[in-house]
Amino acid sequence: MSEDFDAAKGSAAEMSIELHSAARLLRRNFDRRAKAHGLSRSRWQVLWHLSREEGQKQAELAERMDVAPISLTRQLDNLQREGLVERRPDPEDRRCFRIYLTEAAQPALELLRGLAQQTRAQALAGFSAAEVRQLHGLLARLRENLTREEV
Amino acid sequence: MSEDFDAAKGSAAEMSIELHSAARLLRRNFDRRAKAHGLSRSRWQVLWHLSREEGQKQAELAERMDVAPISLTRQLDNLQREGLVERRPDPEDRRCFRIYLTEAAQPALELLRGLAQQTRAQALAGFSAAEVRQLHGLLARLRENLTREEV
DNA sequence: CGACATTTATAAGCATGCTTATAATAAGCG
DNA sequence: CGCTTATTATAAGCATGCTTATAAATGTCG
Repeated sequence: MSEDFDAAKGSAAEMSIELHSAARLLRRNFDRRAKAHGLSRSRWQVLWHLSREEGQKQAELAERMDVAPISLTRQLDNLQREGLVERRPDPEDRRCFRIYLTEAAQPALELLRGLAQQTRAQALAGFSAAEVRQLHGLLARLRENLTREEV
Repeated sequence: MSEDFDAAKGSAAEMSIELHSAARLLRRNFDRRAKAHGLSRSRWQVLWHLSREEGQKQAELAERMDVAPISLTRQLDNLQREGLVERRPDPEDRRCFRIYLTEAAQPALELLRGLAQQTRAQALAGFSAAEVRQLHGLLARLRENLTREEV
């Protein structure tokens, strides 16, 4: 374990940079495709998360998106102004809203799912299904490690 | 190949989100550690890339960092103001500057290398050396795919 | 040489995310 | 009940990165 650790020790910086580079390139690629349609990756992520479960509170949704609640607020402001989402008051807690998709969001979601598919196809070109699963699993564990609060 | 592709098709969105989440968590984790010292991850990345090769032109450095040249400009402005880097005029091309680290950058680099090591240790806790290499390799291939211009 | 294109760095303005601070409501507890 | 604390959403302001536009220097080619 300590041996393994030392073995890869030199790549502390590389790993961080590699991951960030990959994320940045992914975002750029997707945004380039989405720009023509006026929707960005960040806003699409909100819709996508909502499509998995509507009616969440903003705080819950932010938690699942690994984003600060305030960051979500502005995205929702914009999406609501464009009629893609609704904020409905919670009947039991007057502090919070429940977030729902509107009908208008469905075509946008469909479109953006297609763009995501294209970006993914390019990003993972030449990857076997096993390798995709591997990457997915490794990233999930990495996230898990970083989500835990302990320093 | 088409079979492999279909096999993982459902995770087009998940993969993108997984990767971005991981990158964001990594940045947050590092920044939390670095905040006390007044240096952020982005600025440290500039120093780190420079430490591998000084005297690059801004355009070259930006290219290697997968960042737009203009994004680097502001980082260099700040780092220069704090005396961590120098812009020296290129004797053969009056358009460009060559970027160098100053003496003052060394302790900062040393410190930040340590912080990166801590973040990495937490992020990769429980990973074997083989898994770290795997992740590294997969990310490198992903970046390679996205760097190619073809749509 | 001289007009046009390319490259290098920068400026302006936008999008996104964060920290810190506020207001309203809810919950806990004497 | 009344006071204190926690939670929910938001506001203000900063950091970072991008697209598009500009200025200066260089390269290209008639």
